[in-house]
Amino acid sequence: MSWTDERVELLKKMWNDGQSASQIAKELGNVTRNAVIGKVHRLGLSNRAGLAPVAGEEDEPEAQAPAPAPEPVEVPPAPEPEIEEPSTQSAAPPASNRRAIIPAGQPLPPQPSANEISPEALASVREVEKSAKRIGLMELTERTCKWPIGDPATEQFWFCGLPVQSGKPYCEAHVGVAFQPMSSRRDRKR
DNA sequence: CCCTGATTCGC
DNA sequence: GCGAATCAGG
Repeated sequence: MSWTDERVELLKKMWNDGQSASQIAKELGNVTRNAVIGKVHRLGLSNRAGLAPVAGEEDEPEAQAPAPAPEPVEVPPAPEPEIEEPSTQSAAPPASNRRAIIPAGQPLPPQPSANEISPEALASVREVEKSAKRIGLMELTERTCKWPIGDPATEQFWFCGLPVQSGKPYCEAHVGVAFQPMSSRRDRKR
């Protein structure tokens, strides 16, 4: 496969869009992420959106800014003080925002943070359960999904065991369903 | 262990 | 120009 115009175009688009090299490679097909990165460099767009020129030094306080950015768009702060809820059943928000560099002038592009319990999510869980590694308690590590499958009281019980995403306890699919937004407050049925 | 991009260098 | 191997980090 060669770098046709279309493929390069898609590459540029996705790269500037903040997609990772591996994702781009997957999308393009027949290329590895290395190929993508290599191409990115050759194209000279290593930098994700023409970010401010790296002054060689890393984040210097720089009291004097001779050539200040025309429009220092401040990223909308998300002052979210850690509010520990004493006794409430609410999933702890991962609060992991993608640190994507956004060209000045644009607010926040794609923010798939919206959690929504969709049938897809549940279906996804079913899928994952089918491909789960079915590891035992002893096999659990920091990087294995700890999502329990089955009934602990029966022999049909194991853990997902698929690779977790980041520092989360579950794999991607399970993280999705683990942090469901609290559905409407359900009255304590008693 | 999973992932990310950056760089090198034989092709 | 290409990209696998490697490096350097999270």
